[in-house]
Amino acid sequence: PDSGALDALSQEGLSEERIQQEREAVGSGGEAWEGQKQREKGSCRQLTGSSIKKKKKTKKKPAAPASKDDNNVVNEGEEDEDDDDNDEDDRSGGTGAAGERQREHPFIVTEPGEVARGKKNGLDYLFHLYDQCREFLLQVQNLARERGHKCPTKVTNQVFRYAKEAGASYINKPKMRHYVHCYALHCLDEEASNALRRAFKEKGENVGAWRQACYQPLVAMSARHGWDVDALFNSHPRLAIWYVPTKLRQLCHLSRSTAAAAAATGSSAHGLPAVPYLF
Amino acid sequence: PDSGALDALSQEGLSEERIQQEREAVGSGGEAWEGQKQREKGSCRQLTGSSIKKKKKTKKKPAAPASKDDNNVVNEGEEDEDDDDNDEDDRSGGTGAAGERQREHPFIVTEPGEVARGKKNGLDYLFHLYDQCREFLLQVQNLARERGHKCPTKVTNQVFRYAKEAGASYINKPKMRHYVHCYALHCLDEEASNALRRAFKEKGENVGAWRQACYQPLVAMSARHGWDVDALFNSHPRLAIWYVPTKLRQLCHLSRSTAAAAAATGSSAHGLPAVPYLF
DNA sequence: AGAAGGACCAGTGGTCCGTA
DNA sequence: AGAAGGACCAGTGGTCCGTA
Repeated sequence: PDSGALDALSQEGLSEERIQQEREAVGSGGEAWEGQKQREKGSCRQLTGSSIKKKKKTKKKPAAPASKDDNNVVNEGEEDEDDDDNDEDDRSGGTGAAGERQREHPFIVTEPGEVARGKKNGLDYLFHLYDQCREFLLQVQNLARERGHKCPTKVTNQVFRYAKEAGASYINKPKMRHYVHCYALHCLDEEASNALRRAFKEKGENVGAWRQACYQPLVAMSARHGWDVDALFNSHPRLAIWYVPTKLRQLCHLSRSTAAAAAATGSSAHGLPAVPYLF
Repeated sequence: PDSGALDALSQEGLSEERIQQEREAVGSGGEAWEGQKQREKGSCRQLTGSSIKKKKKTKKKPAAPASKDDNNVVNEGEEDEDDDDNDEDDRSGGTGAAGERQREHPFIVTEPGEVARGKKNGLDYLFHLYDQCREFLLQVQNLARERGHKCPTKVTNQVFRYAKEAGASYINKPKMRHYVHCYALHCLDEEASNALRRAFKEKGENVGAWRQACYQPLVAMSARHGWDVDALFNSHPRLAIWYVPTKLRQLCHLSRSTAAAAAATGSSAHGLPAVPYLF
């Protein structure tokens, strides 16, 4: 009694046509983000036509001798110069002509609203990437629901793959995972996040140092959530779609243990857990 | 600023001692379930001492010539006959002496409360296995929280591994996944589930036929949840820890499409979605 | 034949480390 | 040196199919 319609349905096999559909469903990526945050000039189009804004070509250095990685480079021959800006050199990512640079510019510590100069990207752009991933997740979720597939609640490999297929080649898993906790602070306490950015910029610290410094305020916040980082992440809708980074989870756990030990010894003189030597 | 305590913590390396702890943390399994459901005579002990009730030995057939599978057989030499029952032959699972039978008795369709006779297991026992898995999950969750690891919300491979380490060798993933939707019906509409069991027993149907028949009422229920099976599963706490089976998800999806098509054609004469030919 | 479950497999979460 | 990300790897979800 299980055959017929049911079995046919089990073999839905739409692997390839599906990818093409998806490819057409999403709009342009980081390229569109020229430093002017909040403009939202159409990044991440919703499930409509096939008008993907393709990257413009630039004339950067021809780079290393044609290596094995060259097949990573996007080189579809689409040209449209209808855009509002021709300043190639200080754009966020910048994909070049045939077989050229693929890496994004490194991040530098910028103040809120500040546009990074030179071949650098600023932190507003970094956080924008997280919002873009969220858009991609929403689209993946919509497709999954339409098709009766299981529906991801987090930014999974599938979402990163989808982003890449949609042309957002500047989004990748290692990068996004690396800075999740920085984005978390930005979501959960924008004031504190902004202050930290200003302080680290002023001190001339590099991105790595700023990134490290983002842990501490989050551990303190988790303490106020009973050291439950998962609950903390879930308390913010844009953050809840990201996996809690292992290191942050460990720090919160260690902080809890330490606070408990201190409380047992009676050595805690303050109201809030004081484990500053961890940082 | 990231070294010291933090790095030490990254290397927690407690892989082996951990397994031993876990092994001691859980009580006996299906063996304890002799047909008398609801007695709860101590199956699944909580995180206390090391008093695991080991299986008693029986004298079954020496089975096939020592094959490659023989290393699957539980043969720890522990003997304790302090139990309340010596009826070896109609117990639920029954693990034998050194290198003997390993498979559980097959299920038969039983009425609620009915004990299976002969080398068979009844459906109350089947559902009891799901409750046992839930206990194992709860223990895995507690351990994860204590250790600051990420905490599973579903019955994962880790939980099945834990159950096996705890001596519940009669629990395995393929079996549990196979009957999840039957358990779902039992949770969500015990009356309907009981009626179905009685009907299929009376008709002399086998387990496979009963299992197939469990889909339809669930699809109907999902329709009342807007065909959202995930929501349906999540509406019941004991069910929410189980992944929605692929086939049930597909059936609900197909049912929705069919109902939508029927509605568009105006061909639906009844209030509820009628796609009986699917079954 | 009907059924239980070992064992496999494609794709995951996680992040290292060769690269620029 | 500091940083971006290809690519690897252990363990996952899912279930087939050799077994009894």
